[in-house]
Amino acid sequence: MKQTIVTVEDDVDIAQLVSHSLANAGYVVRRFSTGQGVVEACEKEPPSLFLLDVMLPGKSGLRLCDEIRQSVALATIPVIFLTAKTSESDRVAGLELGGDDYITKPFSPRELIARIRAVLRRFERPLPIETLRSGDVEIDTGAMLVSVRGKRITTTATEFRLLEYFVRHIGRVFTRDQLLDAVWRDNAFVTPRSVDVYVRRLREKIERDPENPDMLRTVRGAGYRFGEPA
Amino acid sequence: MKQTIVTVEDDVDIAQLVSHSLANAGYVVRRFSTGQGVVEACEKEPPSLFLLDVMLPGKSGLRLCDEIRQSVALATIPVIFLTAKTSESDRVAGLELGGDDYITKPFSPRELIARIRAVLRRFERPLPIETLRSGDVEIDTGAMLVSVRGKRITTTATEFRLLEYFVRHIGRVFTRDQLLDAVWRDNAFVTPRSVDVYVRRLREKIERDPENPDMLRTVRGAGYRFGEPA
DNA sequence: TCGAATTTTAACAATTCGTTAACATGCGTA
DNA sequence: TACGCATGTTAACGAATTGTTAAAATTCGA
Repeated sequence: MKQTIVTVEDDVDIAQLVSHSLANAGYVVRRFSTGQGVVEACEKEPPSLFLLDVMLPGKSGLRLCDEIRQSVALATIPVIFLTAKTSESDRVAGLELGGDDYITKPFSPRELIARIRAVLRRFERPLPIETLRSGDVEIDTGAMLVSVRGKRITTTATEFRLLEYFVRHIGRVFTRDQLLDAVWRDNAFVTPRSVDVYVRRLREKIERDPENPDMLRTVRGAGYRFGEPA
Repeated sequence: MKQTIVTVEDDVDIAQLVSHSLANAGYVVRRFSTGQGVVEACEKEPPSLFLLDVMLPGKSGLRLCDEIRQSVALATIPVIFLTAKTSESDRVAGLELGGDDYITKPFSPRELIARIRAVLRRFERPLPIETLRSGDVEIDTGAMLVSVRGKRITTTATEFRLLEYFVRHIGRVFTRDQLLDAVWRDNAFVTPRSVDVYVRRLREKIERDPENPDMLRTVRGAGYRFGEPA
């Protein structure tokens, strides 16, 4: 569930302040003090946002941003620049290289967080709002409501996301790990067994006979499948 | 539906910066580098706002604004001037010719967006006066009046906007961030927790039993929802 | 039919999330 | 200037959710 933010900042004090603020706001922070190797290090696990100092020893933030935009894995990730300069030419250069916002020092932690939230929000893709139906189950993704055989049932947030995922992919078998990736927002520390538990909880809510599941089937040695095989 | 902004600016860097910022803020941008043919090109599809550089080769921004005001199709569309000059006489000249605001270079993307929003808000056609009803709640958007179960209640401005938003989107779940975006005018520095507080205040005014809300429901792990879907 | 592998299940612990009251700050107006 | 109302923040508290564990049950191949 937690989003990761990569900071590249050579000034230790500022880096400290920033990473502290971000951690406080619930973000996971990865710190770099130079632009060296940032792109390579991030390509495997892309962060949600880059926070780049414009003035960096060696490779400037602007050039780093350029590199990020060249990387297939990272090109769509938002970038915010941090800078002490306020001259117009810098602003222009920053945004032209693909920055999405610009924060000038000194800034307050509060402002920093607000700007980051605003940018992240802009980039977040809302799931389409629709009514999904499959057999006995009907899901309203906008209202977060589920009905089974015409009767409204209540689900927790995670149960809902899992069920929605299944209903959006009827007939496909998913391994526990795939489900963790898709449904759990930060799957880093969650055991695959937890999926079993959630499957069980869902069955109790949607199956006629939870002991003999009809819709949410076990595929032994592989994982789970919702609905008929494709 | 996105609003269109027409920019007329000869400096390529600035035009680039501006159009990037506007696009980021969700506006559609049409760029012109001179005043030639702007009016003609816009009459078929009037934009929501003009952003004019005062100093333009050939036809000055002031003259262009004048033309805009002569055009029946465009006369009521707001105009913001962009200029490097800061002298008072220019300001006066710009506003006298029908400009609605004035931004001096250098400016930050943020400031630009904020000013544009402010002007658009001022020009926004007054919302149609209507009576919205949902269950026990009746809202008169023209008079900013709310009745619950036939009884008039008083709300503060923010409470009203929040309630109106909920009533206009019955049955939808909104996250705190979405509500901040939609209801708080300048959400830059407001904590998502504030939404909780306003929800609580609204509940005290509209629910029979504020401790067991019936209309304005919590959706744990997601946000809030007003009313039930059909 | 035995046994290993896998899944199910219930109980438990940890953590997150929402509520709420009290407080701080701002803003307009008397 | 002082007052009152509107707005926003904070922190503690309790409750619901989430994830783990281990034992029991099931499945399937040999």
